[in-house]
Amino acid sequence: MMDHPIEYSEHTTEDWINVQESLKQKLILEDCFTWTISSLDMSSVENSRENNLKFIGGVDVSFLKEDPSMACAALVVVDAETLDVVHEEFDVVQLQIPYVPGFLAFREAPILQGLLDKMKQSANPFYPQLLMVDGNGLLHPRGFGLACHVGVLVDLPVIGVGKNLHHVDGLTQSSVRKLFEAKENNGKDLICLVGKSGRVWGAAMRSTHGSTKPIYVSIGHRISLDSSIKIVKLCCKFRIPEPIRQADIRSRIFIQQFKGSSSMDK
DNA sequence: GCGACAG
DNA sequence: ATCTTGTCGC
Repeated sequence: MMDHPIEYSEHTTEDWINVQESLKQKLILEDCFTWTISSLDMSSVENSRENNLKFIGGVDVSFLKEDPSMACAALVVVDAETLDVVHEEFDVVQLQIPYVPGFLAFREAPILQGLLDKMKQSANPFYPQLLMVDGNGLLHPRGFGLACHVGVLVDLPVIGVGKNLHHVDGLTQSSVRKLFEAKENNGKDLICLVGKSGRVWGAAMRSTHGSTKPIYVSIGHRISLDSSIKIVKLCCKFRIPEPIRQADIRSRIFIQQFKGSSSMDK
């Protein structure tokens, strides 16, 4: 009777894989949007300004050290040109699902989807045209990380940005580091992540001048890797692109204040 | 068998 | 993810 202690998680993991494979059928790996990027299309004609990308969303989730199941999700929207925050949205909930490598979306996607839905259903004028997610997209054991998962659920163009590499297809932090140091890549700040299978999983990017530690960019949904890279570069005042950085900062502040206020009114 | 393993 | 202050440098 004690011989199958992980039976439950084996079954849910199996189910989760099926869900990932199913949602993956809807994944779009090319540019699929109507807007343009003003900073790049200098050849624009008169009427192109209203078609420019205006609002970029960023999402992140923070936790309480005292209770790691308490999570605060933040969705911030920044002006694509100035990178100023024009809108913020929060939600604090108890997460029941644990973090399992390769299955992050089952823990974080529901609360993120909720924030997007809230803005959409209220017809908020700042509803983002593009979303940046704190986590990988294609760069994932089954090619369907959090950024893909959220992208399919909310049907928005999404870019995945990881702060650490999820080792896949022979790619490791040290192999990436070696590539950056290799002289054939003399001083490049962008390296294509090609696995031993030959598949392209994303790109490692030194997003600011002084930075040694790269960020990992991959397709989430409805956008190509090339476009993803261009947009991420436009958003990097610091190592972490501004939409995600602001979501990270603000979600931490929010959950701290939530902690304080909820214990005060006891 | 052992280690690795986004957040 | 989170624990954590000051500190070294541009």
